Amino acid sequence: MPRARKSDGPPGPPPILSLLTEAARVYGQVLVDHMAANGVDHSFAQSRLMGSVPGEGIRLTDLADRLGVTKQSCGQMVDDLVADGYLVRRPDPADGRAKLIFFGPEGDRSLPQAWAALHAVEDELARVIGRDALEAMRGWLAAAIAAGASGDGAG
Amino acid sequence: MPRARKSDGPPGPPPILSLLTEAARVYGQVLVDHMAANGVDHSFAQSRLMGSVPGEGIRLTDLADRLGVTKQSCGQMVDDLVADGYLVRRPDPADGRAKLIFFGPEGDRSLPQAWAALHAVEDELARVIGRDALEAMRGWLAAAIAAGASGDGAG
DNA sequence: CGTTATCGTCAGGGTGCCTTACTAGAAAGT
DNA sequence: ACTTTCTAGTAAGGCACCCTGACGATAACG
Repeated sequence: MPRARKSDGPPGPPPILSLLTEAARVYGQVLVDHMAANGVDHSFAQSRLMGSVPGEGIRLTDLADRLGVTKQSCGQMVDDLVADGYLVRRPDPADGRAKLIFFGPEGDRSLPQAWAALHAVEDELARVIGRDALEAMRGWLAAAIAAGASGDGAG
Repeated sequence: MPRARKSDGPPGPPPILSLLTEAARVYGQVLVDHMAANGVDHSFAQSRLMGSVPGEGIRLTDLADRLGVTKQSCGQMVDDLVADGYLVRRPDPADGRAKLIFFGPEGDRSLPQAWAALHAVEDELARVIGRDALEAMRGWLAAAIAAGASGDGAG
Protein backbone atom coordinates (compact mmCIF):
# COMPACT_ATOMS: atom_id res chain seq x y z
CA MET A 1 0.00 0.00 0.00
CA PRO A 2 1.70 3.26 -1.11
CA ARG A 3 1.78 5.48 1.91
CA ALA A 4 4.83 7.71 1.46
CA ARG A 5 4.00 9.91 -1.50
CA LYS A 6 1.45 12.64 -1.06
CA SER A 7 0.24 13.51 -4.53
CA ASP A 8 0.85 13.36 -8.21
CA GLY A 9 2.32 16.80 -8.79
CA PRO A 10 5.24 18.08 -6.73
CA PRO A 11 5.51 15.54 -3.93
CA GLY A 12 8.86 16.96 -2.80
CA PRO A 13 9.08 18.64 0.61
CA PRO A 14 5.99 18.98 2.79
CA PRO A 15 4.39 22.36 2.20
CA ILE A 16 5.21 24.85 4.92
CA LEU A 17 1.53 25.65 5.14
CA SER A 18 0.61 22.10 6.08
CA LEU A 19 3.31 22.05 8.69
CA LEU A 20 2.21 25.36 10.13
CA THR A 21 -1.39 24.23 10.34
CA GLU A 22 -0.55 20.86 11.78
CA ALA A 23 1.85 22.28 14.34
CA ALA A 24 -0.72 24.81 15.49
CA ARG A 25 -3.29 22.07 15.85
CA VAL A 26 -1.00 19.62 17.64
CA TYR A 27 0.39 22.09 20.15
CA GLY A 28 -2.95 23.75 20.64
CA GLN A 29 -4.18 20.34 21.71
CA VAL A 30 -1.15 19.94 23.96
CA LEU A 31 -2.10 23.18 25.68
CA VAL A 32 -5.70 22.09 26.11
CA ASP A 33 -4.57 18.76 27.53
CA HIS A 34 -2.18 20.42 29.97
CA MET A 35 -4.91 22.67 31.25
CA ALA A 36 -7.46 19.91 31.48
CA ALA A 37 -4.97 17.96 33.56
CA ASN A 38 -4.97 20.91 35.96
CA GLY A 39 -8.71 21.17 36.18
CA VAL A 40 -9.27 23.92 33.62
CA ASP A 41 -11.55 22.77 30.86
CA HIS A 42 -10.98 25.30 28.09
CA SER A 43 -10.81 24.99 24.34
CA PHE A 44 -7.89 26.60 22.56
CA ALA A 45 -10.04 29.52 21.46
CA GLN A 46 -11.23 30.04 25.01
CA SER A 47 -7.67 29.98 26.30
CA ARG A 48 -6.68 32.56 23.76
CA LEU A 49 -9.56 34.74 24.84
CA MET A 50 -8.73 34.41 28.54
CA GLY A 51 -5.14 35.31 27.77
CA SER A 52 -6.26 38.54 26.17
CA VAL A 53 -8.27 39.80 29.13
CA PRO A 54 -6.27 42.30 31.19
CA GLY A 55 -6.74 42.47 34.94
CA GLU A 56 -8.19 45.94 34.80
CA GLY A 57 -11.01 44.79 32.52
CA ILE A 58 -11.70 45.31 28.86
CA ARG A 59 -14.58 46.12 26.57
CA LEU A 60 -16.00 43.51 24.28
CA THR A 61 -15.10 45.47 21.16
CA ASP A 62 -11.50 45.88 22.23
CA LEU A 63 -11.26 42.23 23.16
CA ALA A 64 -12.64 41.17 19.81
CA ASP A 65 -10.14 43.45 18.15
CA ARG A 66 -7.25 41.87 19.99
CA LEU A 67 -8.39 38.42 19.00
CA GLY A 68 -9.05 39.36 15.40
CA VAL A 69 -12.67 38.22 15.46
CA THR A 70 -15.99 40.02 15.32
CA LYS A 71 -17.56 41.31 18.49
CA GLN A 72 -20.44 38.93 17.94
CA SER A 73 -18.22 35.88 17.90
CA CYS A 74 -16.31 37.22 20.84
CA GLY A 75 -19.53 38.00 22.70
CA GLN A 76 -20.70 34.43 22.27
CA MET A 77 -17.50 33.02 23.68
CA VAL A 78 -17.57 35.50 26.55
CA ASP A 79 -21.14 34.42 27.27
CA ASP A 80 -20.02 30.84 27.62
CA LEU A 81 -17.12 31.77 29.88
CA VAL A 82 -19.37 33.97 32.00
CA ALA A 83 -21.82 31.10 32.36
CA ASP A 84 -19.00 28.98 33.76
CA GLY A 85 -17.75 31.67 36.10
CA TYR A 86 -14.46 32.32 34.32
CA LEU A 87 -15.43 35.86 33.43
CA VAL A 88 -17.84 38.49 34.71
CA ARG A 89 -19.41 41.48 33.01
CA ARG A 90 -19.83 44.76 34.86
CA PRO A 91 -21.14 48.04 33.52
CA ASP A 92 -18.48 50.56 32.60
CA PRO A 93 -18.88 53.49 35.03
CA ALA A 94 -17.45 55.81 32.39
CA ASP A 95 -19.74 54.74 29.53
CA GLY A 96 -23.33 53.66 29.92
CA ARG A 97 -23.29 51.64 26.73
CA ALA A 98 -20.26 49.59 27.55
CA LYS A 99 -19.66 46.70 29.88
CA LEU A 100 -16.24 45.77 31.14
CA ILE A 101 -15.13 42.17 31.12
CA PHE A 102 -13.20 40.96 34.17
CA PHE A 103 -12.01 37.65 35.48
CA GLY A 104 -14.56 35.82 37.60
CA PRO A 105 -13.74 33.54 40.52
CA GLU A 106 -13.05 30.59 38.25
CA GLY A 107 -10.95 32.84 36.08
CA ASP A 108 -8.71 33.85 38.96
CA ARG A 109 -8.34 30.21 39.86
CA SER A 110 -7.49 29.12 36.33
CA LEU A 111 -5.13 31.91 35.41
CA PRO A 112 -1.97 30.45 36.95
CA GLN A 113 -2.77 27.07 35.44
CA ALA A 114 -3.19 28.66 32.04
CA TRP A 115 0.14 30.45 32.13
CA ALA A 116 1.82 27.32 33.41
CA ALA A 117 0.33 25.33 30.56
CA LEU A 118 1.51 27.93 28.07
CA HIS A 119 5.03 27.73 29.45
CA ALA A 120 4.89 23.96 29.42
CA VAL A 121 4.05 24.00 25.73
CA GLU A 122 6.96 26.30 25.01
CA ASP A 123 9.29 24.19 27.12
CA GLU A 124 8.22 21.06 25.32
CA LEU A 125 8.77 22.72 21.97
CA ALA A 126 12.14 23.99 23.11
CA ARG A 127 13.09 20.49 24.18
CA VAL A 128 12.29 19.16 20.72
CA ILE A 129 13.78 21.78 18.44
CA GLY A 130 16.01 23.69 20.83
CA ARG A 131 15.59 27.00 22.62
CA ASP A 132 17.46 28.92 19.95
CA ALA A 133 15.25 27.54 17.22
CA LEU A 134 12.17 28.45 19.21
CA GLU A 135 13.27 32.04 19.64
CA ALA A 136 14.24 32.28 15.99
CA MET A 137 10.86 30.97 14.97
CA ARG A 138 9.15 33.44 17.24
CA GLY A 139 10.79 36.30 15.42
CA TRP A 140 10.23 34.89 11.97
CA LEU A 141 6.61 34.09 12.58
CA ALA A 142 5.96 37.55 13.96
CA ALA A 143 7.57 39.08 10.88
CA ALA A 144 5.69 36.76 8.55
CA ILE A 145 2.37 37.59 10.19
CA ALA A 146 3.05 41.31 10.03
CA ALA A 147 3.95 41.08 6.34
CA GLY A 148 1.15 38.73 5.40
CA ALA A 149 -1.51 40.65 7.25
CA SER A 150 -0.50 43.87 5.52
CA GLY A 151 -2.48 42.79 2.50
CA ASP A 152 0.52 42.00 0.30
CA GLY A 153 -1.27 39.01 -1.12
CA ALA A 154 -1.00 38.64 -4.88
CA GLY A 155 2.06 39.58 -6.86
CA MET B 1 -5.93 54.12 26.05
CA PRO B 2 -3.56 51.23 26.87
CA ARG B 3 -3.28 49.18 23.71
CA ALA B 4 0.20 47.67 23.79
CA ARG B 5 0.13 45.21 26.68
CA LYS B 6 -1.62 41.92 26.19
CA SER B 7 -2.52 40.68 29.63
CA ASP B 8 -1.92 40.89 33.32
CA GLY B 9 0.25 37.87 33.87
CA PRO B 10 3.38 37.35 31.79
CA PRO B 11 2.99 39.89 29.01
CA GLY B 12 6.56 39.28 27.80
CA PRO B 13 7.08 37.73 24.38
CA PRO B 14 4.11 36.71 22.26
CA PRO B 15 3.35 33.02 22.88
CA ILE B 16 4.66 30.80 20.12
CA LEU B 17 1.27 29.16 19.99
CA SER B 18 -0.49 32.39 19.09
CA LEU B 19 2.09 33.08 16.41
CA LEU B 20 1.76 29.60 14.99
CA THR B 21 -2.01 29.83 14.86
CA GLU B 22 -2.04 33.30 13.41
CA ALA B 23 0.60 32.49 10.80
CA ALA B 24 -1.32 29.42 9.69
CA ARG B 25 -4.49 31.47 9.37
CA VAL B 26 -2.86 34.38 7.55
CA TYR B 27 -0.96 32.30 5.01
CA GLY B 28 -3.83 29.90 4.59
CA GLN B 29 -5.85 32.91 3.52
CA VAL B 30 -3.05 34.00 1.21
CA LEU B 31 -3.24 30.63 -0.48
CA VAL B 32 -7.00 30.84 -0.85
CA ASP B 33 -6.69 34.32 -2.31
CA HIS B 34 -4.05 33.26 -4.79
CA MET B 35 -6.19 30.40 -6.00
CA ALA B 36 -9.32 32.50 -6.18
CA ALA B 37 -7.39 34.96 -8.34
CA ASN B 38 -6.76 32.06 -10.72
CA GLY B 39 -10.34 30.93 -10.86
CA VAL B 40 -10.19 28.17 -8.27
CA ASP B 41 -12.61 28.79 -5.44
CA HIS B 42 -11.38 26.49 -2.70
CA SER B 43 -11.19 26.86 1.04
CA PHE B 44 -7.95 25.98 2.75
CA ALA B 45 -9.34 22.66 3.93
CA GLN B 46 -10.47 21.85 0.41
CA SER B 47 -7.05 22.70 -0.97
CA ARG B 48 -5.46 20.42 1.56
CA LEU B 49 -7.80 17.64 0.56
CA MET B 50 -7.15 18.12 -3.15
CA GLY B 51 -3.45 18.06 -2.47
CA SER B 52 -3.77 14.67 -0.82
CA VAL B 53 -5.50 12.96 -3.72
CA PRO B 54 -3.03 10.95 -5.83
CA GLY B 55 -3.53 10.67 -9.56
CA GLU B 56 -4.18 6.96 -9.36
CA GLY B 57 -7.13 7.45 -7.02
CA ILE B 58 -7.62 6.83 -3.32
CA ARG B 59 -10.20 5.42 -0.96
CA LEU B 60 -12.10 7.66 1.37
CA THR B 61 -10.74 5.98 4.46
CA ASP B 62 -7.16 6.38 3.29
CA LEU B 63 -7.75 9.98 2.35
CA ALA B 64 -9.27 10.73 5.74
CA ASP B 65 -6.28 9.08 7.34
CA ARG B 66 -3.85 11.26 5.41
CA LEU B 67 -5.72 14.37 6.43
CA GLY B 68 -6.08 13.33 10.03
CA VAL B 69 -9.86 13.62 10.08
CA THR B 70 -12.69 11.12 10.31
CA LYS B 71 -14.02 9.49 7.19
CA GLN B 72 -17.36 11.19 7.81
CA SER B 73 -15.84 14.67 7.76
CA CYS B 74 -13.75 13.75 4.79
CA GLY B 75 -16.76 12.27 3.00
CA GLN B 76 -18.68 15.49 3.43
CA MET B 77 -15.91 17.56 1.91
CA VAL B 78 -15.48 15.09 -0.92
CA ASP B 79 -19.22 15.37 -1.57
CA ASP B 80 -18.91 19.11 -1.97
CA LEU B 81 -15.93 18.81 -4.29
CA VAL B 82 -17.69 16.14 -6.34
CA ALA B 83 -20.72 18.41 -6.66
CA ASP B 84 -18.47 21.08 -8.16
CA GLY B 85 -16.71 18.70 -10.51
CA TYR B 86 -13.33 18.81 -8.80
CA LEU B 87 -13.46 15.15 -7.86
CA VAL B 88 -15.27 12.04 -9.05
CA ARG B 89 -16.07 8.78 -7.30
CA ARG B 90 -15.79 5.48 -9.10
CA PRO B 91 -16.33 2.01 -7.71
CA ASP B 92 -13.15 0.18 -6.87
CA PRO B 93 -12.94 -2.77 -9.27
CA ALA B 94 -10.97 -4.68 -6.67
CA ASP B 95 -13.34 -4.15 -3.76
CA GLY B 96 -17.10 -3.96 -4.01
CA ARG B 97 -17.44 -1.92 -0.83
CA ALA B 98 -14.95 0.74 -1.76
CA LYS B 99 -15.08 3.67 -4.12
CA LEU B 100 -11.99 5.33 -5.48
CA ILE B 101 -11.71 9.09 -5.53
CA PHE B 102 -10.17 10.67 -8.63
CA PHE B 103 -9.78 14.15 -9.99
CA GLY B 104 -12.71 15.35 -12.06
CA PRO B 105 -12.50 17.70 -15.04
CA GLU B 106 -12.43 20.76 -12.79
CA GLY B 107 -9.84 19.08 -10.66
CA ASP B 108 -7.50 18.56 -13.59
CA ARG B 109 -7.97 22.16 -14.53
CA SER B 110 -7.35 23.48 -11.02
CA LEU B 111 -4.37 21.32 -10.15
CA PRO B 112 -1.66 23.46 -11.77
CA GLN B 113 -3.20 26.58 -10.25
CA ALA B 114 -3.18 24.97 -6.83
CA TRP B 115 0.47 23.99 -7.00
CA ALA B 116 1.35 27.43 -8.31
CA ALA B 117 -0.50 29.05 -5.45
CA LEU B 118 1.29 26.82 -2.98
CA HIS B 119 4.64 27.83 -4.43
CA ALA B 120 3.61 31.46 -4.41
CA VAL B 121 2.90 31.27 -0.70
CA GLU B 122 6.27 29.73 -0.03
CA ASP B 123 7.97 32.33 -2.21
CA GLU B 124 6.23 35.12 -0.38
CA LEU B 125 7.24 33.67 2.95
CA ALA B 126 10.79 33.23 1.72
CA ARG B 127 10.84 36.85 0.65
CA VAL B 128 9.81 37.97 4.12
CA ILE B 129 11.95 35.80 6.37
CA GLY B 130 14.51 34.46 3.93
CA ARG B 131 14.84 31.14 2.15
CA ASP B 132 17.18 29.73 4.77
CA ALA B 133 14.77 30.57 7.55
CA LEU B 134 11.96 28.93 5.64
CA GLU B 135 13.86 25.72 5.17
CA ALA B 136 14.95 25.73 8.80
CA MET B 137 11.37 26.19 9.90
CA ARG B 138 10.24 23.38 7.66
CA GLY B 139 12.56 21.00 9.44
CA TRP B 140 11.75 22.24 12.92
CA LEU B 141 8.04 22.14 12.39
CA ALA B 142 8.20 18.63 11.00
CA ALA B 143 10.20 17.54 14.04
CA ALA B 144 7.86 19.34 16.42
CA ILE B 145 4.82 17.74 14.86
CA ALA B 146 6.36 14.30 14.98
CA ALA B 147 7.27 14.75 18.64
CA GLY B 148 4.01 16.37 19.67
CA ALA B 149 1.83 13.86 17.88
CA SER B 150 3.60 10.99 19.62
CA GLY B 151 1.46 11.61 22.65
CA ASP B 152 4.19 13.08 24.85
CA GLY B 153 1.75 15.50 26.36
CA ALA B 154 2.23 16.19 30.04
CA GLY B 155 5.62 16.41 31.71
C1' DC C 1 -22.83 -20.55 6.42
C1' DG C 2 -21.75 -17.52 10.32
C1' DT C 3 -18.76 -14.20 12.46
C1' DT C 4 -16.03 -10.40 12.34
C1' DA C 5 -13.66 -6.60 10.19
C1' DT C 6 -13.77 -3.00 6.76
C1' DC C 7 -15.91 0.65 3.30
C1' DG C 8 -18.86 4.05 2.93
C1' DT C 9 -23.04 6.50 4.32
C1' DC C 10 -26.90 8.56 7.12
C1' DA C 11 -28.30 11.18 11.07
C1' DG C 12 -27.29 14.33 14.49
C1' DG C 13 -24.27 17.46 17.27
C1' DG C 14 -20.93 21.03 18.48
C1' DT C 15 -17.39 24.72 18.05
C1' DG C 16 -15.76 28.79 16.10
C1' DC C 17 -16.39 31.90 13.27
C1' DC C 18 -19.39 35.03 9.99
C1' DT C 19 -23.19 38.74 8.20
C1' DT C 20 -27.35 41.37 8.77
C1' DA C 21 -30.28 43.88 11.56
C1' DC C 22 -31.34 45.99 15.69
C1' DT C 23 -31.51 48.88 20.48
C1' DA C 24 -29.32 51.92 23.93
C1' DG C 25 -26.30 55.30 25.03
C1' DA C 26 -22.86 58.96 23.65
C1' DA C 27 -21.04 62.76 20.78
C1' DA C 28 -21.45 66.51 17.80
C1' DG C 29 -23.88 70.01 14.97
C1' DT C 30 -27.61 73.32 14.75
C1' DA D 1 -33.20 71.00 23.49
C1' DC D 2 -33.34 68.42 18.85
C1' DT D 3 -31.44 65.79 15.33
C1' DT D 4 -27.94 63.26 13.18
C1' DT D 5 -24.38 60.26 13.56
C1' DC D 6 -21.33 57.34 15.71
C1' DT D 7 -20.29 53.62 18.92
C1' DA D 8 -21.21 49.45 22.38
C1' DG D 9 -23.41 45.57 22.65
C1' DT D 10 -27.23 42.10 21.51
C1' DA D 11 -30.28 39.05 18.62
C1' DA D 12 -30.93 35.90 15.00
C1' DG D 13 -29.45 33.10 11.58
C1' DG D 14 -25.91 30.85 8.64
C1' DC D 15 -21.58 28.43 7.17
C1' DA D 16 -17.30 25.58 7.49
C1' DC D 17 -15.17 22.01 9.59
C1' DC D 18 -15.00 18.70 12.54
C1' DC D 19 -16.99 14.95 15.78
C1' DT D 20 -19.77 10.40 17.61
C1' DG D 21 -23.18 6.76 16.91
C1' DA D 22 -25.56 3.67 14.12
C1' DC D 23 -26.25 1.36 9.88
C1' DG D 24 -26.28 -1.60 5.31
C1' DA D 25 -23.14 -3.73 2.13
C1' DT D 26 -19.19 -6.25 1.03
C1' DA D 27 -15.04 -8.94 2.16
C1' DA D 28 -12.22 -12.23 4.71
C1' DC D 29 -11.81 -15.97 7.61
C1' DG D 30 -13.35 -19.98 10.18
